[in-house]
Amino acid sequence: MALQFHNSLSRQTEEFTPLRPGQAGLYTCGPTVYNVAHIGNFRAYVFEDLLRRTLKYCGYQVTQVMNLTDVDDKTIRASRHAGKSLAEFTQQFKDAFFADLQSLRIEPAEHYPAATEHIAEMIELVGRLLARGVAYQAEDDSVYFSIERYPKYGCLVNLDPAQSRSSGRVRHDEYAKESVADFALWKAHTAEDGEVWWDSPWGRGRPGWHLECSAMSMKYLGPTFDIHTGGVDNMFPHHEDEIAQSEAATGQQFVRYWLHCAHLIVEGRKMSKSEGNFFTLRDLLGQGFSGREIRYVLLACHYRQALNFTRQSCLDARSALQRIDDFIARLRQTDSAENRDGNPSVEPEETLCQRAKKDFKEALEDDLNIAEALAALFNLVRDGNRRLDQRRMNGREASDILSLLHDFDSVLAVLEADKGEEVPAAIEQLAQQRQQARRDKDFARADALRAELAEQGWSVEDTPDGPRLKPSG
RNA sequence: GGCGCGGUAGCCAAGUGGCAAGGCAGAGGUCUGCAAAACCUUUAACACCGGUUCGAAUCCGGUCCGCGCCUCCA
Repeated sequence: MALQFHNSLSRQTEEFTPLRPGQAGLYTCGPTVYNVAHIGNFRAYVFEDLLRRTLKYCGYQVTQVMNLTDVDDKTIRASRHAGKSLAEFTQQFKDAFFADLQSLRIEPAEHYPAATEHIAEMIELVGRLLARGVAYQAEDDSVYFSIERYPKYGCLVNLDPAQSRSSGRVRHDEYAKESVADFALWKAHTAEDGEVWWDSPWGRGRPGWHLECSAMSMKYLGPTFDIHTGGVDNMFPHHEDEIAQSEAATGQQFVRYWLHCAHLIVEGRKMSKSEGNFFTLRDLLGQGFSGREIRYVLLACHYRQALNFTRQSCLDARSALQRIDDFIARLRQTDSAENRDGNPSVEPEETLCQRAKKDFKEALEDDLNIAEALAALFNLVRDGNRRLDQRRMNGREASDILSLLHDFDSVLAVLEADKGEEVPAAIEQLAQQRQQARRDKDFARADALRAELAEQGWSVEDTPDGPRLKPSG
């Protein structure tokens, strides 16, 4: 089966054929660095990570670009409020963002261009749009893109202005524009911008928000590239405007496949600060959830489906991961055992592994059908456990399954425990003392040691393979 | 009002014309100094009403319910 994606542009699932064979150019809308990103933001970044890893899994060489929006209304307003320079203010949130990406095991992109470092490219793009006659400088000195002079406007979201109703978000201070629908390419400097401005042929000012994505994506990926992603809320106006200004400037198709992920809601309601259901990744880590548990929750829901993020879903993820962890531990035990060549299974494990791998890959190729991919993984876990129970697996077979799980994990990145989940040496020692007491049939001492472990926040479980320690609570 | 998405077991969630995946929770069993865990097995579902078809969760029409967007929110 060939790799296929649901293209927002055509609203159909299409086979993915890259511009250059074997290579995939990917532009993923990144954060506006005016605060710490919330869990809804990370839903999008985890989706993009799954996309990136799937492309690589399917043999593509990926060039991913993720922008950092470090100049816009919000960053300027917030930095002035904080009494810091724009650069100093945004830096802390850039740092926080990259730390969070690491917690969620999101693979780094090839490029993280910041808007403030690409002002020249944006100015150049505005110049081309003016030269082409689709932009104009208004009385307020700002430069706007004219929707009227670009007939193709609206190809992504299919909006009929006559039928539209204002959502109340339209700003009423933009009288300078020829038409309400026109959007800013270059915003003339105002008092509220403070120290933030750059010189341009149209005077001091700063770039409009949409412009950075066009300028930077084309710089790193070329005038036409394969895939552009973002949240559904970015389809309009952001992506619509990107298409307009990019294609008007180059006369070429901008993006070939648009992929948009649905929103995340929390406990069934839209996440918002006023509802009190607003979470950052740090909040969740502080509640005792690990990065990979959160990653699993964000990953396990198909990207075009609204994700209902709940405390229960985090606990479910923990249990599901525990099931895989336990299976891996059993396989390692078998792999390291002496029966490397003994006890062959009745049927060759090739069948088991081959089927799992085929199901897993085909699921991902089908527009990132993660639910099917995880089903393939869990079927392997169940079938493998059954064989282990029946003593129908030798070390070589266990080793093959471990390799396959490792292969799956190049896409999922949830199978290895986080560092914080490791057991401290002192706790390990107590558990071993208890194990010795059990061997000596000194159960009173064993129970006392168990109580002591509990006091230190660890529970101990006696499995056929020896004691297992888990943080309690 | 316009554009779009969705309603599958207690919960989450695949499947889009032919015996309804998977995860969590529940139940039974195995194992076990005790406890717990783990593993195996297993219960249970297609919003409603019509239509097309040999056959519909899947296609078509309608109804009800929920959600998103409609100018700078992933």
